[in-house]
Amino acid sequence: MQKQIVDILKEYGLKATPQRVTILSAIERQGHANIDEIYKDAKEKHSTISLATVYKNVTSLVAIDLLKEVALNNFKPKYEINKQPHSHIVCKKCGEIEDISLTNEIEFDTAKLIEGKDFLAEDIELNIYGVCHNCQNVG
Amino acid sequence: MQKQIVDILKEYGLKATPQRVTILSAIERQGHANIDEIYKDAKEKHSTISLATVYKNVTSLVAIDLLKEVALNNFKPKYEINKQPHSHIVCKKCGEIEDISLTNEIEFDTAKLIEGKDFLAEDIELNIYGVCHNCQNVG
DNA sequence: TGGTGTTAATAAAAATTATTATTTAGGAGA
DNA sequence: TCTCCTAAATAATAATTTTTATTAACACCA
Repeated sequence: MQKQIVDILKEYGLKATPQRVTILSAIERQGHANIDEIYKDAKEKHSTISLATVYKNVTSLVAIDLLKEVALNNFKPKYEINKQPHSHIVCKKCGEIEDISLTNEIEFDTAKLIEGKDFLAEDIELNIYGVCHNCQNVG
Repeated sequence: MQKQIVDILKEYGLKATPQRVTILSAIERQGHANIDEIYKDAKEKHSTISLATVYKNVTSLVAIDLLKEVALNNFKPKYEINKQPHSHIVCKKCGEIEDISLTNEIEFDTAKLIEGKDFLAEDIELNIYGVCHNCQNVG
Protein backbone atom coordinates (compact mmCIF):
# COMPACT_ATOMS: atom_id res chain seq x y z
CA MET A 1 0.00 0.00 0.00
CA GLN A 2 2.66 2.45 1.06
CA LYS A 3 4.62 1.18 -1.89
CA GLN A 4 1.82 1.82 -4.35
CA ILE A 5 1.41 5.38 -3.21
CA VAL A 6 5.07 6.12 -3.67
CA ASP A 7 4.87 4.70 -7.17
CA ILE A 8 1.85 6.75 -8.08
CA LEU A 9 3.51 9.88 -6.78
CA LYS A 10 6.61 9.14 -8.78
CA GLU A 11 4.56 8.53 -11.88
CA TYR A 12 3.28 12.08 -11.61
CA GLY A 13 6.63 13.58 -10.77
CA LEU A 14 5.78 14.10 -7.12
CA LYS A 15 8.28 13.19 -4.47
CA ALA A 16 7.25 11.13 -1.49
CA THR A 17 8.15 13.77 1.04
CA PRO A 18 7.48 13.16 4.73
CA GLN A 19 4.89 15.94 4.67
CA ARG A 20 3.05 14.36 1.79
CA VAL A 21 3.04 10.93 3.34
CA THR A 22 1.94 12.40 6.65
CA ILE A 23 -0.97 14.15 4.98
CA LEU A 24 -2.05 11.02 3.18
CA SER A 25 -1.91 8.87 6.28
CA ALA A 26 -3.74 11.49 8.29
CA ILE A 27 -6.59 11.33 5.80
CA GLU A 28 -6.48 7.58 5.70
CA ARG A 29 -6.63 7.41 9.46
CA GLN A 30 -9.54 9.85 9.69
CA GLY A 31 -11.44 8.50 6.72
CA HIS A 32 -12.77 11.93 5.78
CA ALA A 33 -11.13 15.14 6.88
CA ASN A 34 -11.19 18.81 6.00
CA ILE A 35 -8.12 20.99 5.69
CA ASP A 36 -8.04 21.93 9.35
CA GLU A 37 -8.43 18.39 10.52
CA ILE A 38 -5.67 17.24 8.22
CA TYR A 39 -3.45 20.08 9.37
CA LYS A 40 -4.08 19.42 13.03
CA ASP A 41 -3.44 15.72 12.66
CA ALA A 42 -0.37 16.19 10.51
CA LYS A 43 1.07 18.74 12.91
CA GLU A 44 1.22 16.16 15.66
CA LYS A 45 3.46 13.95 13.58
CA HIS A 46 5.34 16.77 11.95
CA SER A 47 5.25 19.86 14.12
CA THR A 48 6.74 22.30 11.61
CA ILE A 49 4.38 21.53 8.77
CA SER A 50 2.70 24.64 7.44
CA LEU A 51 -0.94 25.10 6.54
CA ALA A 52 0.02 26.26 3.07
CA THR A 53 1.80 22.97 2.55
CA VAL A 54 -1.36 21.13 3.44
CA TYR A 55 -3.38 23.19 0.96
CA LYS A 56 -0.82 22.79 -1.78
CA ASN A 57 -0.44 19.05 -1.32
CA VAL A 58 -4.11 18.33 -1.01
CA THR A 59 -4.66 20.22 -4.25
CA SER A 60 -1.99 18.29 -6.09
CA LEU A 61 -3.05 14.96 -4.64
CA VAL A 62 -6.59 15.63 -5.82
CA ALA A 63 -5.21 16.54 -9.22
CA ILE A 64 -3.59 13.14 -9.62
CA ASP A 65 -6.67 11.40 -8.23
CA LEU A 66 -5.03 10.03 -5.14
CA LEU A 67 -7.50 12.08 -3.13
CA LYS A 68 -11.09 12.96 -3.79
CA GLU A 69 -12.84 16.11 -2.68
CA VAL A 70 -16.20 15.73 -0.97
CA ALA A 71 -18.25 18.91 -1.19
CA LEU A 72 -20.75 19.25 1.63
CA ASN A 73 -23.65 21.50 2.45
CA ASN A 74 -22.86 23.70 5.44
CA PHE A 75 -19.45 22.18 6.02
CA LYS A 76 -16.06 22.81 4.55
CA PRO A 77 -15.09 20.30 1.91
CA LYS A 78 -13.53 17.10 3.13
CA TYR A 79 -11.04 14.84 1.47
CA GLU A 80 -10.85 11.09 1.26
CA ILE A 81 -8.54 8.54 -0.26
CA ASN A 82 -9.84 7.90 -3.75
CA LYS A 83 -11.09 4.34 -3.86
CA GLN A 84 -14.06 2.52 -5.36
CA PRO A 85 -17.02 4.75 -6.26
CA HIS A 86 -19.30 4.82 -3.27
CA SER A 87 -21.85 7.03 -1.64
CA HIS A 88 -21.92 8.90 1.64
CA ILE A 89 -24.11 9.13 4.65
CA VAL A 90 -23.62 12.60 6.10
CA CYS A 91 -24.76 13.80 9.51
CA LYS A 92 -26.16 17.32 9.31
CA LYS A 93 -25.32 17.99 12.93
CA CYS A 94 -21.75 16.82 13.40
CA GLY A 95 -20.62 16.48 9.80
CA GLU A 96 -19.51 12.89 10.22
CA ILE A 97 -19.40 10.89 7.02
CA GLU A 98 -19.85 7.20 6.60
CA ASP A 99 -19.09 5.43 3.37
CA ILE A 100 -21.65 3.13 1.88
CA SER A 101 -21.57 1.12 -1.29
CA LEU A 102 -23.18 2.25 -4.51
CA THR A 103 -25.45 -0.49 -5.78
CA ASN A 104 -25.73 -1.57 -9.37
CA GLU A 105 -29.37 -0.58 -9.32
CA ILE A 106 -28.51 2.98 -8.50
CA GLU A 107 -25.86 3.19 -11.16
CA PHE A 108 -28.35 1.78 -13.63
CA ASP A 109 -31.12 4.15 -12.61
CA THR A 110 -28.76 7.07 -12.76
CA ALA A 111 -27.68 6.17 -16.26
CA LYS A 112 -31.34 6.17 -17.26
CA LEU A 113 -31.73 9.66 -15.87
CA ILE A 114 -29.45 11.20 -18.43
CA GLU A 115 -30.50 9.08 -21.35
CA GLY A 116 -31.07 11.18 -24.41
CA LYS A 117 -29.07 14.10 -23.06
CA ASP A 118 -25.87 15.14 -24.72
CA PHE A 119 -24.00 14.94 -21.47
CA LEU A 120 -20.82 12.98 -20.91
CA ALA A 121 -21.31 11.55 -17.43
CA GLU A 122 -18.20 10.74 -15.44
CA ASP A 123 -19.00 10.57 -11.73
CA ILE A 124 -22.00 9.91 -9.60
CA GLU A 125 -22.14 11.65 -6.28
CA LEU A 126 -24.77 10.41 -3.90
CA ASN A 127 -24.99 11.86 -0.43
CA ILE A 128 -27.66 10.99 2.07
CA TYR A 129 -28.03 13.74 4.64
CA GLY A 130 -29.65 13.16 7.99
CA VAL A 131 -28.86 12.63 11.65
CA CYS A 132 -26.41 10.01 12.82
CA HIS A 133 -26.81 7.64 15.73
CA ASN A 134 -24.81 9.75 18.14
CA CYS A 135 -26.51 13.02 17.32
CA GLN A 136 -29.98 11.51 17.61
CA ASN A 137 -29.25 10.75 21.23
CA VAL A 138 -27.74 14.11 22.06
CA GLY A 139 -30.29 16.70 21.24
CA MET B 1 -45.99 33.32 -6.67
CA GLN B 2 -44.70 36.69 -5.61
CA LYS B 3 -47.50 36.62 -3.11
CA GLN B 4 -46.52 33.28 -1.68
CA ILE B 5 -42.97 34.36 -1.09
CA VAL B 6 -44.04 37.44 0.80
CA ASP B 7 -46.23 35.27 2.98
CA ILE B 8 -43.47 32.84 3.74
CA LEU B 9 -41.16 35.70 4.62
CA LYS B 10 -43.75 37.18 6.89
CA GLU B 11 -44.29 33.86 8.57
CA TYR B 12 -40.64 33.88 9.59
CA GLY B 13 -40.61 37.54 10.55
CA LEU B 14 -38.58 38.60 7.54
CA LYS B 15 -39.54 41.77 5.71
CA ALA B 16 -40.02 41.72 1.98
CA THR B 17 -37.36 44.29 1.25
CA PRO B 18 -36.50 45.19 -2.33
CA GLN B 19 -33.04 43.71 -1.82
CA ARG B 20 -34.47 40.42 -0.66
CA VAL B 21 -36.91 40.21 -3.52
CA THR B 22 -34.17 41.15 -5.97
CA ILE B 23 -31.95 38.38 -4.66
CA LEU B 24 -34.70 35.81 -4.91
CA SER B 25 -35.63 36.77 -8.44
CA ALA B 26 -31.99 36.83 -9.49
CA ILE B 27 -31.66 33.24 -8.34
CA GLU B 28 -34.93 32.29 -9.94
CA ARG B 29 -33.85 33.82 -13.23
CA GLN B 30 -30.46 32.12 -13.17
CA GLY B 31 -31.68 28.80 -11.88
CA HIS B 32 -28.49 28.17 -9.93
CA ALA B 33 -26.14 30.90 -8.85
CA ASN B 34 -23.27 31.43 -6.46
CA ILE B 35 -22.83 34.46 -4.26
CA ASP B 36 -20.94 36.46 -6.86
CA GLU B 37 -23.42 35.71 -9.59
CA ILE B 38 -26.29 36.70 -7.36
CA TYR B 39 -24.49 39.87 -6.35
CA LYS B 40 -23.66 40.83 -9.91
CA ASP B 41 -27.19 40.21 -11.11
CA ALA B 42 -28.78 41.98 -8.16
CA LYS B 43 -26.49 44.95 -8.58
CA GLU B 44 -27.93 45.64 -12.00
CA LYS B 45 -31.39 46.00 -10.60
CA HIS B 46 -30.32 47.62 -7.38
CA SER B 47 -26.98 49.35 -7.81
CA THR B 48 -26.32 50.14 -4.16
CA ILE B 49 -26.81 46.64 -2.81
CA SER B 50 -23.87 45.44 -0.78
CA LEU B 51 -22.18 42.08 -0.92
CA ALA B 52 -22.68 41.59 2.80
CA THR B 53 -26.40 41.99 2.28
CA VAL B 54 -26.31 39.21 -0.27
CA TYR B 55 -24.47 36.93 2.13
CA LYS B 56 -26.78 37.74 4.99
CA ASN B 57 -29.94 37.25 2.99
CA VAL B 58 -28.85 34.09 1.32
CA THR B 59 -28.03 32.66 4.72
CA SER B 60 -31.37 33.57 6.19
CA LEU B 61 -33.30 32.44 3.14
CA VAL B 62 -31.58 29.08 3.34
CA ALA B 63 -32.45 28.95 7.02
CA ILE B 64 -36.16 29.26 6.30
CA ASP B 65 -35.91 26.80 3.40
CA LEU B 66 -36.80 29.26 0.65
CA LEU B 67 -33.37 28.58 -0.82
CA LYS B 68 -31.28 25.47 -0.95
CA GLU B 69 -27.51 25.33 -0.98
CA VAL B 70 -25.87 23.15 -3.61
CA ALA B 71 -22.36 22.16 -2.59
CA LEU B 72 -20.12 21.44 -5.55
CA ASN B 73 -16.71 19.95 -6.10
CA ASN B 74 -14.27 22.56 -7.32
CA PHE B 75 -16.82 25.35 -7.46
CA LYS B 76 -18.20 27.72 -4.90
CA PRO B 77 -21.57 26.65 -3.55
CA LYS B 78 -24.57 27.67 -5.58
CA TYR B 79 -28.08 28.43 -4.47
CA GLU B 80 -31.41 27.50 -5.95
CA ILE B 81 -35.05 28.10 -5.14
CA ASN B 82 -36.11 25.24 -2.92
CA LYS B 83 -38.61 23.17 -4.83
CA GLN B 84 -39.34 19.47 -5.34
CA PRO B 85 -36.46 17.14 -4.49
CA HIS B 86 -34.48 16.61 -7.64
CA SER B 87 -31.00 15.78 -8.78
CA HIS B 88 -28.38 17.70 -10.67
CA ILE B 89 -26.28 17.30 -13.74
CA VAL B 90 -23.12 19.29 -13.20
CA CYS B 91 -20.56 20.23 -15.82
CA LYS B 92 -17.03 19.86 -14.47
CA LYS B 93 -15.72 22.43 -16.91
CA CYS B 94 -18.10 25.36 -16.74
CA GLY B 95 -19.99 24.57 -13.56
CA GLU B 96 -23.37 24.75 -15.23
CA ILE B 97 -26.11 22.84 -13.45
CA GLU B 98 -29.18 21.30 -14.95
CA ASP B 99 -32.00 19.98 -12.84
CA ILE B 100 -33.30 16.52 -13.44
CA SER B 101 -36.02 14.60 -11.72
CA LEU B 102 -35.36 12.06 -9.01
CA THR B 103 -37.08 8.82 -9.92
CA ASN B 104 -38.98 6.64 -7.52
CA GLU B 105 -36.56 3.85 -8.26
CA ILE B 106 -33.66 5.90 -7.01
CA GLU B 107 -35.45 6.95 -3.88
CA PHE B 108 -36.33 3.35 -3.25
CA ASP B 109 -32.82 2.11 -3.88
CA THR B 110 -31.41 4.81 -1.67
CA ALA B 111 -33.73 3.86 1.15
CA LYS B 112 -32.45 0.32 0.86
CA LEU B 113 -28.89 1.52 1.20
CA ILE B 114 -29.36 2.70 4.75
CA GLU B 115 -31.60 -0.13 5.88
CA GLY B 116 -30.51 -1.46 9.20
CA LYS B 117 -28.51 1.63 10.05
CA ASP B 118 -29.54 3.83 12.91
CA PHE B 119 -29.51 6.88 10.69
CA LEU B 120 -32.36 9.33 10.30
CA ALA B 121 -32.27 10.14 6.59
CA GLU B 122 -33.69 13.48 5.52
CA ASP B 123 -32.35 14.48 2.12
CA ILE B 124 -30.94 12.73 -0.88
CA GLU B 125 -28.37 14.62 -2.89
CA LEU B 126 -27.57 13.13 -6.26
CA ASN B 127 -25.18 14.95 -8.54
CA ILE B 128 -23.97 13.59 -11.83
CA TYR B 129 -20.69 15.18 -12.83
CA GLY B 130 -19.46 15.22 -16.39
CA VAL B 131 -19.11 17.43 -19.42
CA CYS B 132 -22.02 19.35 -20.85
CA HIS B 133 -22.96 19.74 -24.48
CA ASN B 134 -21.29 23.10 -24.90
CA CYS B 135 -18.05 22.15 -23.23
CA GLN B 136 -17.74 18.94 -25.25
CA ASN B 137 -17.56 21.02 -28.36
CA VAL B 138 -15.10 23.53 -27.04
CA GLY B 139 -12.15 21.46 -26.03
C1' DT C 1 27.71 19.71 -8.44
C1' DG C 2 23.74 21.35 -10.73
C1' DG C 3 18.95 21.02 -11.41
C1' DT C 4 14.42 20.10 -9.88
C1' DG C 5 10.98 19.98 -6.71
C1' DT C 6 9.58 20.89 -1.78
C1' DT C 7 9.23 23.26 2.15
C1' DA C 8 8.39 26.94 5.87
C1' DA C 9 7.58 31.38 6.37
C1' DT C 10 5.73 35.07 4.79
C1' DA C 11 2.86 38.08 2.23
C1' DA C 12 -1.04 38.77 -0.49
C1' DA C 13 -5.48 37.96 -2.14
C1' DA C 14 -10.09 36.29 -1.79
C1' DA C 15 -14.03 35.11 0.80
C1' DT C 16 -16.87 35.62 4.69
C1' DT C 17 -18.59 37.67 8.88
C1' DA C 18 -19.14 41.33 12.36
C1' DT C 19 -20.05 46.19 13.64
C1' DT C 20 -22.58 50.35 13.49
C1' DA C 21 -25.04 54.38 12.20
C1' DT C 22 -28.77 55.14 9.28
C1' DT C 23 -32.78 53.96 6.67
C1' DT C 24 -36.95 51.46 5.81
C1' DA C 25 -40.97 48.14 5.80
C1' DG C 26 -45.05 47.30 7.67
C1' DG C 27 -48.24 47.33 11.52
C1' DA C 28 -51.13 50.21 14.93
C1' DG C 29 -53.95 53.70 15.53
C1' DA C 30 -56.30 57.96 14.04
C1' DT D 1 -55.92 56.17 3.86
C1' DC D 2 -52.62 58.56 6.23
C1' DT D 3 -49.09 59.39 9.88
C1' DC D 4 -46.18 57.58 13.48
C1' DC D 5 -43.48 54.10 15.59
C1' DT D 6 -40.37 50.34 16.09
C1' DA D 7 -38.02 46.30 14.96
C1' DA D 8 -35.59 44.82 11.26
C1' DA D 9 -32.64 45.68 7.31
C1' DT D 10 -29.33 48.16 4.89
C1' DA D 11 -24.78 50.24 3.20
C1' DA D 12 -20.46 51.00 4.43
C1' DT D 13 -16.84 49.69 6.69
C1' DA D 14 -13.78 46.95 9.35
C1' DA D 15 -12.20 42.71 10.88
C1' DT D 16 -11.62 37.85 10.34
C1' DT D 17 -11.05 33.74 8.10
C1' DT D 18 -9.70 31.07 4.33
C1' DT D 19 -6.94 30.28 0.43
C1' DT D 20 -3.25 31.22 -2.78
C1' DA D 21 1.16 33.20 -4.28
C1' DT D 22 6.03 34.33 -3.48
C1' DT D 23 10.50 33.40 -2.08
C1' DA D 24 14.73 31.87 -0.13
C1' DA D 25 16.71 27.86 1.82
C1' DC D 26 16.93 22.91 1.68
C1' DA D 27 17.13 17.92 0.16
C1' DC D 28 17.54 14.59 -3.14
C1' DC D 29 19.03 12.35 -7.18
C1' DA D 30 21.37 12.14 -11.72
